[in-house]
Amino acid sequence: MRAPAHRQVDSVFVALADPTRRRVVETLARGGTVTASGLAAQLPMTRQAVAKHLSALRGAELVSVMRIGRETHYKLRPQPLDEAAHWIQMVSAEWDDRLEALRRSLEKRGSRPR
Amino acid sequence: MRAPAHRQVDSVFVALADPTRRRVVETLARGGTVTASGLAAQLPMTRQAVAKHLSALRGAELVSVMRIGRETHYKLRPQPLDEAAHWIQMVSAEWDDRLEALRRSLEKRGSRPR
DNA sequence: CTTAACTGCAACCGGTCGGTTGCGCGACCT
DNA sequence: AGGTCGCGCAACCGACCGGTTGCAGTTAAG
Repeated sequence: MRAPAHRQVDSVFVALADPTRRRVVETLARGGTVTASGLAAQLPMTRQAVAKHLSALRGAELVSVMRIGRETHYKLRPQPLDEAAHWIQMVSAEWDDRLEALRRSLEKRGSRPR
Repeated sequence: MRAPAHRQVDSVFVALADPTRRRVVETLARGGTVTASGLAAQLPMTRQAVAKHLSALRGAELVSVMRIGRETHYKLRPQPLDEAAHWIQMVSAEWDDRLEALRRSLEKRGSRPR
């Protein structure tokens, strides 16, 4: 069912690796939708540059596209974010388990009276 | 205070954007420490390539370095992972708040009779 | 002491990335 | 109708990235 999770987490992390893209995601999380031209007016770059970033976010399925007349509106689609968070949570959990096991083994050892 | 969180989250996401680096982090979460040569023996690349990746992880402060004799051991340092997870959680939370506000406004409107 | 193991540093190479410019097309407005 | 607004596509450019090779330095082992 959701076997291709690993393929997806890669594109998500790659998408989030760019500060501009993260800023767009932050904006999208607060507001509703955004167009390439509208964003470019607020950012120090060209409309096409923004369009490329939005295309990358779309590639990671982090945004959904909705064309209205001659405007293309982008909306946040936060599900892939959860997958990235899930990866981090998995790694952290394994680390914590490891620490816990170490702590228990030390405790056992310490309780053994020489 | 932890003001420089924004500067740090960038290097963390950049570090996690590479699949090899994520794989190393996963390994490090399970095991204890790792050396560049030891990792290179398990990966389809040169020792120096692995060393570069480890250096990148070190730049993101995702690993701590400990030199023992002629070997350099790398250990996971999961704190920056929490910062990345925190960023995602923040974005998701704002999105959820937005949805909740929309839901409430719709409900209010719908509950108003006539 | 000589040799082998493990490392770091620097140079180099092809490919991708972020950004720009330029063009053409559809949609909206008088 | 004609003009212009927003968009997508393609080409181009400099910079960075992932990877390699080669070399020099330090530590362990013979």
